[in-house]
Amino acid sequence: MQPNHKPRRVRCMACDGCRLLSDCGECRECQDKLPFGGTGKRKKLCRARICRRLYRDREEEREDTAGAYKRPFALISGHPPLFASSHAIPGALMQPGLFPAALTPGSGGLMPGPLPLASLLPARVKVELRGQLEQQLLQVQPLAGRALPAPVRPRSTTPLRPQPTAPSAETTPLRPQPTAPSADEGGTEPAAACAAAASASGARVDSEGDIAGGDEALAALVLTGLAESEVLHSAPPSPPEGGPEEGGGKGAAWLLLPSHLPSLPLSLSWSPVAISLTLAIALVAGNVPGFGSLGQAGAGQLLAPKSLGVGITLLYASVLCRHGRVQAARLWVAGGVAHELIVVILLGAMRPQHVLLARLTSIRHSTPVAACAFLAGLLTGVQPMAPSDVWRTTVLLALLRLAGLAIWATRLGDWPLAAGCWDAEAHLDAEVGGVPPAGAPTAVQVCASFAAELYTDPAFLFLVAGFALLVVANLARASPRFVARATTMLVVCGPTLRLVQALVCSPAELARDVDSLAEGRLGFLTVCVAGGATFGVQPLPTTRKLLAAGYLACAVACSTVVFRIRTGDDRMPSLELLHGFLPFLASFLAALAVSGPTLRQDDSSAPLPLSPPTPPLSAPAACSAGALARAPEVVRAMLKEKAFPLQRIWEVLSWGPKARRLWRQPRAARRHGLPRDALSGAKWAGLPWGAVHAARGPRLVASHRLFARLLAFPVG
DNA sequence: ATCTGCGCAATT
DNA sequence: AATTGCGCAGAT
Repeated sequence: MQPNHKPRRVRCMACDGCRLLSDCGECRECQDKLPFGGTGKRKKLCRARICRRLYRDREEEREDTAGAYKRPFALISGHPPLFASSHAIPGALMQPGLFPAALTPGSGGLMPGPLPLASLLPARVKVELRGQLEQQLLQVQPLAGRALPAPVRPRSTTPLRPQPTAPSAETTPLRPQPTAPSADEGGTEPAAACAAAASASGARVDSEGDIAGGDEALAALVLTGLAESEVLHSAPPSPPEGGPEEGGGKGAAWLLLPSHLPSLPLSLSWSPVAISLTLAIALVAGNVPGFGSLGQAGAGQLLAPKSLGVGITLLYASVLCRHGRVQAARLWVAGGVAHELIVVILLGAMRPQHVLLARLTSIRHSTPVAACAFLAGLLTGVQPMAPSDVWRTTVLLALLRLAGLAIWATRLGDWPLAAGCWDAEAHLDAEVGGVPPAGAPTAVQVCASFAAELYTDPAFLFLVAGFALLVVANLARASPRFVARATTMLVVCGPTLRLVQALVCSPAELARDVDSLAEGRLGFLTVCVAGGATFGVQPLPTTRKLLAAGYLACAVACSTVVFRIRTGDDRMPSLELLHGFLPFLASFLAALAVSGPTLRQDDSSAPLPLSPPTPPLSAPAACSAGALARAPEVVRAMLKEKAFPLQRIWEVLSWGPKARRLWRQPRAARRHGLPRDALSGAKWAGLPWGAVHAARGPRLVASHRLFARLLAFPVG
């Protein structure tokens, strides 16, 4: 043997394992050590303290030498399965957590054959068993090409086809264990399930023409194509019977998308921009080798993990493209209703049970997802809608969700599962400010962990509080400018806080953060896209928005690099960029490009069922003439030309004369006095809101002036 | 000088 | 394929 065959590598000293100070004393290596009464023959490091980075590097080396493709998406969602085949979780590392009877090693022996849906086990046990089962199921499915630690015993009689024998899921669901992250691998599947769900749903929408229309249908179509090519290749024999345009089996996404781009109607001319932008981002970033572990080969799997994100981005972008700010709000709601109809009800009726289970688990087992759903609900509240619309929508969504819930529960034969629909309840809760529905244990768990997340994560807390403030402001008919500036402040301060957090928190905390982020990346992505779209349509000077976005880019890049360095976890850059910043940027640019001319809130073209929102009572000018005068002619010109606005954006960025004029216009509008037409909403006269806000008006104006002065924004 | 534990060979 | 044993580099 050559002593210097290879340089001996050193530990990273930054990962969870390296940061652990003491041996666990329980693993096999520890038991062999002399201090623990062993013989000292093994001479191995405590399993809990194995360096993550060393381990990961070794994995990749092996894969490289074997000539196999890189593991598609598992690495981004979880560490290598260090302890996948044993239960050697050091007791010292077992966090007490919020799930007292979580998946302890002992419960592995209970692993049943078929799903004990109708068994007499207590609900909690059932839920746990199901969680284990699903995790294993999810582990086996996507990575079928790779050797996985858990052996697979195929089972043909049950709906669950792959049936591993050795339980390898030992983490508590909501709190990823630093040492035993193998369960994170399941995280990639929710994406698949969701994508499949969306695929089925998209097809449905398209065929039924339910929320018919160009862009939505297109987005659904794209979703369909993307999802077809993906993910549940081991998918059960009941396919979603693809949309009208079934590209033809695997890799359909590739064929579907380009072939549809040229045939788009002219009115959708902005959609290709959004589509190509988003796709390019996802594809390029996803395939750059140095971009973390996202690099993958094979067209079949190329888009799978990102299909949902792409679809969401497309949906928002296209919605915002065709319609302006107000219409976007209504369409947002319509999208929520459609989501309930399709994903919950149709999906619940169509998809095989194990897919339902997977989806359910993905919701229930990840705090961040629930939290982000909460944020999405808040975002809905931010939309400029009339209070009655908010309430009506809330009731409608609740009824729909109840129906879907009944379907799911019937098909799964288990009512406790209904608690998995907690995300929507959080959504509704955020909208109406009601109390969480009682009686659902998992809901309570999710709620508790959500609160814990709030407690431990200042940036998250800040964002939630900010969005809550925005909801209140919107429902209180505050000036759109107030909302806009508050949104800007969120956009600016959120990343800053996160950067500070990345600098001051301990690496262990950061690692936990990365884990939870990876687990809830879909929700994270949703919120980022929604936030980008919301911010993009705010009635602010384009320069301000671009500056804020630029600052966000810098802050995100910095914090990402800091995360990467301090945790030694190379998932971080790709996570943050692919699921955070780039979707934000895509939807932000799309919204920015089209939002200008529609600021006047023209009610003449209101084909949607929801009633038009009231103009803000407290600051009339901001809504009508001010906004009209402020409507950026730059953007208007862009729309007229139907060209990609890069040039215009550059012009604005470089402080051209147009931008400067645009900057001054609000002040000019104020000099010329405020028009009174904004209060003409006689249809709102009968509402208590009218009196309330008429009385509250001056104070709101004063407060938002103060706010604007603080932010050095032009005051209208 | 002593201890730890990486990397690889040997063994099961 | 997984486990065990151990030389020796590097840390203390």
